[in-house]
Amino acid sequence: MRYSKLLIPTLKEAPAEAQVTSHILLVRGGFIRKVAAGVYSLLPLGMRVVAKIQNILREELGRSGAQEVLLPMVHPAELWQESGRWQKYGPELLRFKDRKGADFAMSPTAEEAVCDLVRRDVRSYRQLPINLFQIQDKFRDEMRPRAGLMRGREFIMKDGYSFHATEEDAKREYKNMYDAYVRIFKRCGLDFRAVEADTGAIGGSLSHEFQVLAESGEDSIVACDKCDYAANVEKAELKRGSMVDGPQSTATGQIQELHTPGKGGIDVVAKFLREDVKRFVKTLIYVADGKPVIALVRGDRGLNELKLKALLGAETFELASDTVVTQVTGAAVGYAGPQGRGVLVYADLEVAAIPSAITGANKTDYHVRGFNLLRDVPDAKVVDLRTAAGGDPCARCDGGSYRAFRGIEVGHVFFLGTKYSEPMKVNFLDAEGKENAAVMGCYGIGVTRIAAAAIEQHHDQDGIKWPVQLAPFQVSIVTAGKEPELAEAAEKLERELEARGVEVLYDDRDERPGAKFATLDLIGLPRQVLIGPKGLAEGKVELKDRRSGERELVSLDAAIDKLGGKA
RNA sequence: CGGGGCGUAGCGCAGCCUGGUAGCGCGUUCGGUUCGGGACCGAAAAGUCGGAGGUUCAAAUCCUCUCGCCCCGACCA
Repeated sequence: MRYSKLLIPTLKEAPAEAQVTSHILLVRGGFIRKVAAGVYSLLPLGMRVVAKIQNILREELGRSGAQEVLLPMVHPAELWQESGRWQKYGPELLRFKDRKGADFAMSPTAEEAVCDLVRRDVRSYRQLPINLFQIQDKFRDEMRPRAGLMRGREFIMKDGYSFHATEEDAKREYKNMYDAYVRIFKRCGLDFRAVEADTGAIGGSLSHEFQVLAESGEDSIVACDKCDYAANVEKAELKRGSMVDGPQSTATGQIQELHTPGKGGIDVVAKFLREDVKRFVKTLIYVADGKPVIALVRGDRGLNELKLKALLGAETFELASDTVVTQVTGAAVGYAGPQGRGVLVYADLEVAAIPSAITGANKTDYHVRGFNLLRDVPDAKVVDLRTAAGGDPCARCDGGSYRAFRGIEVGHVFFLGTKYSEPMKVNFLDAEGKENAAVMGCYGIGVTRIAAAAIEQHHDQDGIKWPVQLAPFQVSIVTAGKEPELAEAAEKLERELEARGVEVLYDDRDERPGAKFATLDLIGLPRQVLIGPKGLAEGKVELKDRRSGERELVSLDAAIDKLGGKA
């Protein structure tokens, strides 16, 4: 393929709106262009990368026995009303009316649609199990799309759904998909971890996320350095034992007020008072089913909202608004304390272990020193509330401890049970002639997000360093000079490699060599062939590996063999 | 949705405070020179200054409203 025939609008400067590496490089390299917030067009190079990912998905899923279908993107409201999600899903579900005024939604996920498909035609356990997947544009009206393809509103997703006669069989398939996902992400050249995860709004009881390790990731995960336990921090367990029965301190001093004008927030106050944040008690106010609740964690810790939510058994659960906080504490935000508020108080185990803590005074511009949980809030419920962090002992083994990572979620597998099949009446007759709801699993992969994640892991100052399997072309050819022999050699190489099934991009632009080198490094093709007059005089061309930077001089025929052999 | 920031040529930005001829770099077009790591010289095309309203003799600039975009948080998965 000739460079001059493709639309590859590269940019020297990064667009102002892009902050994240993958976003900048995708735009600069001419892979994508923005159309609206979180909505992008894929240009030829971007489309090629996506096609590579899709091919890997199709091959591996096919190998695992899943069948490809294509469900509609536009779903009638009735389907979502049937599952109850028309009410539950919230504004992230883009809704609209057709000309007759009937309600529809753009599909953010397709449990309803696939259930509707399967229930019509699957009647017997003899037709099960069945595993259907599709690769399709999805739309989620995110409050805050960001970082290009990492978190768009419209994005390409592979979503799969399996139906089973028994729970055992669904779990068998879960494992089957899990294994397929491992193969897929390996083939994509990604450094990833499968982690235990919360099941969130989709529901169900068993779930793993596939997280690509990258600093720019939105998720926090912990992984044991000794055993293979790894989990999203939302889900990560803390080791039972030490803290549960741990030290409950007795008070060592009286409460005394501290004047901390304009110093809201733990870090600011800690700095102001020159005290360790570990001696602080963080007071968080939540609203659970309409009633305020106070949650306490140590100053340096995060609250695991899922733990508290589960503990309360609350339907709705959210961080209180500033107005509610002010109401509850009688002070400005930043000065909340747990004392004497007549509100249910849940304290983390670690909070009970601090003999003399610093916390908010429930009085604007004041904190208190000498706070002791057991003395000062005797009816507080002391429980495990905090988020796991790096350095914590592993909950699943002896002697291991957690290491913390940032991750980009590129895949997610769920065991769903009958959460959707029951309300959607996906029923079948079993061997005894009894009607049962099918047991389901669902499996997602963010196709466009994989492209972004791959760049986050593989780039340098000059641009992208695509893993061969995802690269839009495997080989690029550049000539340095105007001599006709150079172009002849380049064309021969192009012809020979393409005949061997290698995807080649021959940069035939009338540009200076430096400009061509720079763009090819930017778009990140893994192998470059540089044909220059000096080398060619001796019948040699230069091979450059984009990822390692290694170069070698070989004959034209050797180049053909070398690059053509591993297509 | 809360907080912060930005909308001026395809892209990156200056001009706005202190109202008066719309400017720079990159890119693009034409001509010439150059040719192994984003060349140089010369000429040129290209902008409803996000939109609406207001103040004013006069608005990119001041005021009001509005739309869009980015970042942090919350939300979501």
